[in-house]
Amino acid sequence: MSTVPTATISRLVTYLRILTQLEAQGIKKTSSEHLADEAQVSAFQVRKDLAYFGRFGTRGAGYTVPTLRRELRRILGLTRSWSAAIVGMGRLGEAIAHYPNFGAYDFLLKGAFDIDPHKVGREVAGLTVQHVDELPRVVREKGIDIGFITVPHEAAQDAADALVRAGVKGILNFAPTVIDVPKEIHVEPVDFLAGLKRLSFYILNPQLREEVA
Amino acid sequence: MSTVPTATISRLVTYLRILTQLEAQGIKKTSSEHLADEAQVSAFQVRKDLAYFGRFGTRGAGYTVPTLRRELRRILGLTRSWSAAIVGMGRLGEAIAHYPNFGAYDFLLKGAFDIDPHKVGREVAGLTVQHVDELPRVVREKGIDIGFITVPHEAAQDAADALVRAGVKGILNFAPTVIDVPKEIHVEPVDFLAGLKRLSFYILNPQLREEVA
DNA sequence: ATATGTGAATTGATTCACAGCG
DNA sequence: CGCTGTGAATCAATTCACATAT
Repeated sequence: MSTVPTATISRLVTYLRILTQLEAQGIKKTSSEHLADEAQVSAFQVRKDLAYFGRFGTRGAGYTVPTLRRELRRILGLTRSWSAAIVGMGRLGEAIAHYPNFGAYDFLLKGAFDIDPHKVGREVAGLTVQHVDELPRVVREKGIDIGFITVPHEAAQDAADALVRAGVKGILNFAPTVIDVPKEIHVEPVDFLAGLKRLSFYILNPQLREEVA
Repeated sequence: MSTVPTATISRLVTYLRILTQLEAQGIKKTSSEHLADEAQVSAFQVRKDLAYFGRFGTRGAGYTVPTLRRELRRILGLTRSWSAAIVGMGRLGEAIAHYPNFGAYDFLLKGAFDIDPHKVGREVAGLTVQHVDELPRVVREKGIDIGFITVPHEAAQDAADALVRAGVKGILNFAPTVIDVPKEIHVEPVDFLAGLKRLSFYILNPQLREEVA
């Protein structure tokens, strides 16, 4: 268990999603082969990914949906709830803030911030937009763990600096920017422009494609 | 050049972004080391990534910013323009449709679609929302290459099927869903909920982190 | 009988060290 | 002399094959 591939974590998230659907459909049993089909990976891969964390199945029988789902939620840290704040209340920030069922995933949006005085004071998704200067206080008082960056490219590093100073533990970065943060802060990029450019490449070079992250 | 790692393509996109900034700042020369710093990778990695596609530098001197930028745009297929259509005109779809400077990247949004009759007919970002049934005609008439899926999870596979039937060549999938498409169609996932869950894992297991995709 | 769990083999990606060129 | 370009070496991830458990 000393080192787990990043790709494994991404796939665990996918398996969890599939198990959640299966559970909602009332299906009780599954197998590495079924999960592999749904996740578009090999059954070997599913078993190896799970093996990094333990043994969750029954030989000859497969996996019990609720059990495996519970284990994956525990592994991914989704049995507790996480508090988040969003920096950048333009259209993208608003869309993210309104994302339905945030709470259903145990992510609680507890703060919305911007530097633009015209945006400060507005109501968005039940939150009053505050100035970024308030970030350290709000992060402390509300116990915010995660920051979302939804500002334009030029402002992304400043937003990251502000979030790090305020004390968040991780950042979900929607800006098309490689941000520089202390190594103990984890950053997950969510960069749709980059995805669009990769798409351009792969449409023109279909033969050079193996697998998608 | 027979096979190029997916991660290389992602990094080329990053290098291009950095070069674009350098060019905007009027900087004419750079080096693998400088690019590596900005992109948070090693200089070896930069040179190896470029080597998959040719030789773009001058030994002893480094790279010429405008030249390397032009070459990367060519490699990634960004010297032509791409036409896109978006399926799902909820908040996320609207936010994406309004994304500033879409055109600046030579991506042209030429159609907006939904199945909800209440949304059909509305104006969004200069486009009239059309029913998904119109997709095949519009894709054909407007020469649309790329489809964006911004519908909820439950509708994602149907949206993908509609886009594939209409004849798009690639899909940018914002839904939290592994969609099933013919293998010649490339799909790029842009899944922020998955990013959020990975973040949860890495905040709880900081020791298990190596690199971020 | 059947499907998991896992060491070994293979494949792929990154790092290295230095040859090659300006 | 400096920095790129690249084969060789290392390191990591995936695939395989089968022993193992029910």
